[in-house]
Amino acid sequence: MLYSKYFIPTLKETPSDAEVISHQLMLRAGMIRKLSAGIYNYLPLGLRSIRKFENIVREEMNKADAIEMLMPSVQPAELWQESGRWQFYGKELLRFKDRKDNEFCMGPTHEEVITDVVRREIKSYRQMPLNFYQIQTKFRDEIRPRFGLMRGREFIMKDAYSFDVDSAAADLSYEKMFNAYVRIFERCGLNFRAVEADTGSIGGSSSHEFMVLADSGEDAIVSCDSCRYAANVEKAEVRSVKTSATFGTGILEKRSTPDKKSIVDVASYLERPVDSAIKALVCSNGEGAFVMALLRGDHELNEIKLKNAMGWDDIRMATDDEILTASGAPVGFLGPIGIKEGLDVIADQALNVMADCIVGANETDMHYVGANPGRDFVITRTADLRNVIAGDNCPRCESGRMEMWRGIEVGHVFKLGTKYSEKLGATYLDADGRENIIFMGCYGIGIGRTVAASIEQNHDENGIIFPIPLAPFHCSVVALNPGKETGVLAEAEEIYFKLEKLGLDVLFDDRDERPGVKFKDNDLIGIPLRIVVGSKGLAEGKVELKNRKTGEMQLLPIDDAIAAVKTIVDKALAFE
RNA sequence: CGGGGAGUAGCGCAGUCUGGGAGCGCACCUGCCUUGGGAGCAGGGGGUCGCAAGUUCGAAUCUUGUCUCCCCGACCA
Repeated sequence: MLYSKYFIPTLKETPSDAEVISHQLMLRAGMIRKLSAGIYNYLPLGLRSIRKFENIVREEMNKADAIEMLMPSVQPAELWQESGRWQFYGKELLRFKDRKDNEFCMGPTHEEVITDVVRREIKSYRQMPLNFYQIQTKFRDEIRPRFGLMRGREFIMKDAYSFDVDSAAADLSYEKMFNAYVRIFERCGLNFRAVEADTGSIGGSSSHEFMVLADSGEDAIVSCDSCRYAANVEKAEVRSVKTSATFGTGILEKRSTPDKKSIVDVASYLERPVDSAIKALVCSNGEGAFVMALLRGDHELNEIKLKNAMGWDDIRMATDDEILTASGAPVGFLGPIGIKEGLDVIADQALNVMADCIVGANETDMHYVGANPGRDFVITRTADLRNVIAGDNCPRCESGRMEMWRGIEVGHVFKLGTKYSEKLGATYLDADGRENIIFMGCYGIGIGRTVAASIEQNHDENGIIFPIPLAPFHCSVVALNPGKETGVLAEAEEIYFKLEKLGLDVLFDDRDERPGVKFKDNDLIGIPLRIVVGSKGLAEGKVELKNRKTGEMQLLPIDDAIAAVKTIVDKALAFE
């Protein structure tokens, strides 16, 4: 590609509305431009990277026996009403009507559509296992789109759907996809973790998220430093705590704690450690049900765990008014002793071994000390309710400790079971001629988000440092002063042709610009390898090869430089 | 949806408090000059000051309404 005939509108200054580094750099490098909130144009350079990643995904999906197809982005409401998600999905689903007043939506995902295809076409156990995938533009009307391609409303996604005769067969399909995902992200040279995850609104029995590690990531994840256990903090289990056999010996005593509402303030005022205090929180399912959750003072409530423990569809913190009505106590001094009848008390398992604790006394400016669970108050139920914190013991192995990371969710695999096939009536006949429900799995990869995540993980103060498999071009050839030094331009062009002939993607910077401008642009757009052709080097038959990532620079004879580029690229692309 | 901030040239911003000339840097165009890390000089083009109504002799500036965007939160494969 000739730079002078291509289109790479780079920016010197950072647009003010870009917050994270990948968003800033993608704008500056001329990869994307915003059209509207969460909606972007993919400019030529950005599209090249996206296509590179799509093709890696495509290769690995094909290798894993998934079959490519393409579904519509506009979907009829009837299908969503059948699955029940027309109601459930909420405002994130962009709905509209056609000229005949029929209702449609922009597809945020395609479980309904693919299940409709399968229920029409698949009749026999002989036709499975089956896995369809597509790479397609989705639309989700996010409450708050942000971070450029990281959380857009319109975005490109690879989604795959597996269909199996039973749960065991579905597990195999799931494993196949899981392994394909590992290969995909390894091939891109990304630092990532596969973690256990909550299934959220998609539903199903279990799932893993693929997280690219980055400080700017929106998700907190934990992993064991000893075994393979890793999970999203939303889901991460805390090692179970056995109940201690004896109570504490403290005497229950009411103390005045004027204006001390936070756990930290109360504990320090009473001169006791924070981890001897119990915090009480009231949550609601939004439909009139309330529960009081008890946690050790230094622990944090995991709302998803509480929601799942209660079997609720939704959860939120109760408002001050609701707390007063439900518990009869003022916020800041809540406790389980003498709580209003009918309000269930669920405790985190950490309370199993707590003794002589501080608890709220349910009246303004008062707390108890010396309180003991079981002796001084009743706990309806105990469960794992708190967020894992760094340094916790691993729930799976004996010696491991938990480490915390931040991650960008680039892929998610779900075991769906029969949730959709049952609602939409996707069935098959088994060998005995009996009708059975098909078992499904679904598997997503955010294409644009992965490219953004790779930039988040690979950049420096000069710009992007693309891993070779995702780079829009493998290599650039920069001709210095092509306007004057015609010999330079001709020689550079020769090198460019030779590299292209070797099957490499080459950007030939033939622009009549000053060298500094070219170097800055080449660095900014992240081309991994750069050959500089100048008259001085050429006098000795040499050119300069620079590695964007390492900064390493070598003066080499022309053919050696070409061979070196070929070797480096081949090595980076090889995977087995 | 709650809280905060911002809309002035393609980008980054000043001007708004205290009403009267629409400006600066970068980018762009022309010429000269320069050529190994975003050069220099000279000249030039480009903006209904988000939109609408109001106050005023006069509004980027004051008032009201409205739209959009960004940040924090809630929410979310």
